Amino acid sequence: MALRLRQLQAFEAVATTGSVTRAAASLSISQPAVSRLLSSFSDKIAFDLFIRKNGQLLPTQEARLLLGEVSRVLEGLKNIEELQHDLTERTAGHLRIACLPGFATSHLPNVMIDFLKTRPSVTVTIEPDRPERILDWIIGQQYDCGLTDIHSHPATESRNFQIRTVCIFPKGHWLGKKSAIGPEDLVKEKLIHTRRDSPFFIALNQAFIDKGVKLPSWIETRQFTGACALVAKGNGVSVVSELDASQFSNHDIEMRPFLPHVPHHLSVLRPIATPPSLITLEFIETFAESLKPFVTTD
Amino acid sequence: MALRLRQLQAFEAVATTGSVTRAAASLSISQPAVSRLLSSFSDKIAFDLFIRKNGQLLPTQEARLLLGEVSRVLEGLKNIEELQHDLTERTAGHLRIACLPGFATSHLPNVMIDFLKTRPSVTVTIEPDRPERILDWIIGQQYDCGLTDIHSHPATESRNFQIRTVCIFPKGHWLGKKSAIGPEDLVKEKLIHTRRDSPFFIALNQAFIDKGVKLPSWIETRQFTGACALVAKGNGVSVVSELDASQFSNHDIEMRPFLPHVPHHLSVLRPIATPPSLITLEFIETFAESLKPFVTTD
DNA sequence: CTTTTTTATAACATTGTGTTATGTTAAATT
DNA sequence: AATTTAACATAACACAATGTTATAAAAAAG
Repeated sequence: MALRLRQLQAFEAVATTGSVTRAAASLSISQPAVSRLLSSFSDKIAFDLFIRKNGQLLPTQEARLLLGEVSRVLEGLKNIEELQHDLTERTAGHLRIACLPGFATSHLPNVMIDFLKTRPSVTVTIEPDRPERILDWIIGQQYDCGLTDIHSHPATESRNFQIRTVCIFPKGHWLGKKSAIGPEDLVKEKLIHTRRDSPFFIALNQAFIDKGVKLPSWIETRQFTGACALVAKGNGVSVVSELDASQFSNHDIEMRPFLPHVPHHLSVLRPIATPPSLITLEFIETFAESLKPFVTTD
Repeated sequence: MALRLRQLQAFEAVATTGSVTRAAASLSISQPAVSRLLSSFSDKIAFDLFIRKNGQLLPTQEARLLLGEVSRVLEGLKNIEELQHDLTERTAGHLRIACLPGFATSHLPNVMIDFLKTRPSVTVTIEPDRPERILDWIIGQQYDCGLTDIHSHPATESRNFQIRTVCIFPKGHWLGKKSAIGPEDLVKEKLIHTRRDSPFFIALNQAFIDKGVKLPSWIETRQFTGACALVAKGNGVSVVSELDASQFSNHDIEMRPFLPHVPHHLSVLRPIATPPSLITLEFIETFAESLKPFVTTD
């Protein structure tokens, strides 16, 4: 006959309340039920658990020794119930997110704050890194999801988004007079852009080539946020995702649509080898929702 | 519906074995039993526990989070079973012993070592103190048992012993020629003895008075062990319990029976207010057994 | 010594936990 | 592609655990 949970609970209740009747009340069951649980527990172990002492049930020394262990187990059980509740309410869990450095400082924090507001027990790890390493991390299942440039890999499931891009320039710049900006408008400007080997630069450069003008390269930066910061300082113009541009809208920059449209592709990746946790799925959903205002269907 | 222990066990077994069938085998129950335990557990919580992955059941991230807690609880449960077993086998528990300082350094350690050898989980507190305080401690239930001079008190249950006493003297002393020693043999000696108000001194003194000789008082010491040590240093003789004398038998002392016999009374006390733990009773029994070679039935 | 409170026991209903038999589904084999 | 096989789920049942109420016994209180 194995140890029964109920017996332990009854034992603890009697020990703490000092009476079978009160123990029954604290467990919200009838007194005979506790009486029998206790006696069956007492049968199993070979020593007495309690002695009567002026109307109180006092645990014997052996019982006191057991009590410590028993309480610890019951405490752990309560923890399980709490955790299980948190898990079903999707308020607990841990999210490990790998992302491009640009996200870590602009859009992601805003999304995260809203996401965590309704999930007080959720903890998050955000690791910014280069796109290649993010892919590696996702494949290696080091992270639950990755926010990165467009990628596709058999070991990952990706959800892709096309983000609208805009031309940004310092407040008061002559480009402000135009309602939309094209490559030919920028030939005399100093253009801040991403790395020449990045997919977005290649696509943007193609737009200039298509118009028969040369892309006026000035500064090369890894991230859109870097470009935004430089533009805000008052020098040069850039074409960046509207997502990043909007983060800087309260700074000294203005934005106009860039035509032809050169969308910025980004992906939310997750490992395909292990099933995603609900919290991960929920986060991806939340994140996708947050991108909606910036997504183009071109 | 509360968490059931069996469900947790099934959950852990499935998680560790990666299959319902193997889990059933590890729990020594049928496969359908595990199947139902798992599904009932799955019903209770609102998320999936496992997903099939090339023939293996992989825990979801939520399940992995739960698993840690669950294992800890089951581990604790195993501890309880072990402890309970140890307690029923009297190999666990805690003993608080108050004793005269003499015991703490001579006889008691030897008894204790043997006692603990077969009871690996038993812990012991030994507190040496004066007889009066030992009685107080026992009455106040600060200790499980006390080893002290003869006492009787309504709040204690005492087990009394009469210990044989012997005359001890330095090796090579002329008393060694005699096979037994009486008061009249000691009139020219320097006697080391216990306090004048101690019951043993009073009884010993009476033996001298009965023979019409004066007790040759030299040094007064609180304990027999102190007397033994002094005699071993080469000066004086003493009449001490054979128990203490035998502890010094490897030193430079010799012993002879002292006649008339003046037994040393000692008691093992325990509080009567609380029931003794089984380990306490066992210890008292063991201790009584250890005294047998030294007990007289006079 | 009675009265009251507390605990134990009895009889029974419900639920949990085990069984075997059998159906389903997915992978492996022919 | 059809068949076999292995793993799992489901069904039907037995029995033990756990709850109930009613009532007796024992302790504590007056």
